[in-house]
Amino acid sequence: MGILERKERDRVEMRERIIDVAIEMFVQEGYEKTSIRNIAEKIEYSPATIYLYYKDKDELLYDVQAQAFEKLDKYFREHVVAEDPLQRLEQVMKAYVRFGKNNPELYDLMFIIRAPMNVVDDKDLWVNCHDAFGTLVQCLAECIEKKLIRFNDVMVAALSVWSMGHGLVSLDLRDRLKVTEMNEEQIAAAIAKSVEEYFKLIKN
Amino acid sequence: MGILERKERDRVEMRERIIDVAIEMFVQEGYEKTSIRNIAEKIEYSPATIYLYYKDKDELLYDVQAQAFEKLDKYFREHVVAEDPLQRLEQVMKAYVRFGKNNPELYDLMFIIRAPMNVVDDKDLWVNCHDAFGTLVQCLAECIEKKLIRFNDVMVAALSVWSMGHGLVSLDLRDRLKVTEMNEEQIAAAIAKSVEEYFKLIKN
DNA sequence: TGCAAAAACTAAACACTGTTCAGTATATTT
DNA sequence: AAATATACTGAACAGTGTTTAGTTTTTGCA
Repeated sequence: MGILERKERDRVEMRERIIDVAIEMFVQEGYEKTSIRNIAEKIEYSPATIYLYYKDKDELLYDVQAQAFEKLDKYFREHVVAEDPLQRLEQVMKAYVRFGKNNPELYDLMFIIRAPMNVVDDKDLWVNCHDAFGTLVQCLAECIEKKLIRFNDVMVAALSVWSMGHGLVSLDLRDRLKVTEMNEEQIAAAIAKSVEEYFKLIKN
Repeated sequence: MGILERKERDRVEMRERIIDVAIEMFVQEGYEKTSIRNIAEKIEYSPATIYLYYKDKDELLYDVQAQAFEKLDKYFREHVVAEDPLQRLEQVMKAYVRFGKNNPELYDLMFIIRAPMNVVDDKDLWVNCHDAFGTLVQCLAECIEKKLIRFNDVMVAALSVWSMGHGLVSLDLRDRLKVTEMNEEQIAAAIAKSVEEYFKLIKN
C-alpha cells in the first residue's frame, strides 16, 4: 500500500517546492512581484498546476506566512534567553522590532497585508501566530504573577505590548514617520528610545 | 485674461470631480474596487482622460488621502475640546482609535497601504498628515511642559502615543487579533482597556 | 503485455488591472 | 474660414488571479 503514501509524499513535496519559491520571491522582491505566474515559471510548471495544489493565492500565502513565522519563532528562540521574566519580556519586544526592521517583506505578509488572513475563518484561530504570541503571553503571565509590571490582565498586557511594537514597526515600514522632521537614523533612534521608555513605564 | 483662469478653474473642478468619486468608492467599497476604470465610468469619461489630470494612480490616491485627513482633522476639532492638556491628549487618542474603527477603508488609505506614500519624496514631508500630527504634538508639548506625563522628549512621546494607537487599530483592522481567543466585543473591550491602561502608565 | 481508467498537467481563455499612444473631436486664435 | 491648440477617447500593451477543456502521463487490472 506504499503507492498512496508516495503520492501523498509527492503532493507535500510539490506544495513545499511551491512555497519555498514563493517565500524566496517574497523576501527578495516583495508582495507585488510574487505572482502565481512568476512562481509557476520558477518551478517550471504552468500556472494552472499551482491550482491543483492550492485552492487560491490566499491559501498559498497563508502557508508562506507559516514559513515566515517559523523564522520569527527561531529568532525568538535565539534572542529570548534570559532567566528573569522582565528581561525576557524586553528581549521579546526588542527582537520583534528588530525582526520587522530586518525582514520588511516578511513582516508585511505576517502583520500588515490583508491577503493571507482571508483563509482564517471567523470560527477558528490564526494558528500561524500561535507560537510567537505564546512567547509573549508566557513572559507577561510570569511578569504579572510576580508583580513585576503594572498590568493585571494578561490579554490586555499582551495586546498593549504587541500594539506598541507593531505600531512602531509598521508606521516606519509604511513611511508614515515622514511627518516628523527626522531622518532615517533619528527615526531608528526614536523607535529604540520609545521601546526603552515603554519599558520604564510598565515596570513596577 | 479671464479665459486662462477659467481653464484653470475647469482643471481644478475636474480633479475635484475625480477625487470626490474616488473617495466615495473608497468609503463604500475599499481599495480593491477603486480602479481607474471604475472611477472613469462613474464620472462618464474614458480611463485615459484621468491621466490628463493625474500622473498616475498614486498621485490620485494621495489627493484622496488628503480628503480623508480632512475628515480626521474635522473629527479632532469636534472631539478634542478640553482645556486641560492631559484630558485633551486622552481625547486625541480616543478619537483616533474611534475614527479608525468607524472608517476602516479611510484608515487603510491613510496609515496602512503603501500606494499613496510613493509620491512623498524622501526630501519633502508628508503634508497630508501635518494637521493631525500637529494636534497630537501640541497636546504633548503642553503636557510635557507642565510635567503632566512621564516623557521628556516631545517626538518620542508623539511616536509612542501614535504607535500605541496605530498598533491597536491596525492589528484589529487586519484581523491579527484572531490569535487571542477573544470575540469581537471582547476585542473592542480589550482595546479600550489598553488605551485606559496606557494613560495610567504615562500620567505623572 | 495491452488497455481502460485515473491522475497530472497545460494552453488558452475570461475578466480584470494600470498605463500609453495614435488619432479624433472640440474649442480657440489668427 | 483656416490653422492651431486643447480635450478627449479607442485600442492596445503588459500584467494580474482563476477556470475550463483537452492532452499527456501514470496506474491497475485482465
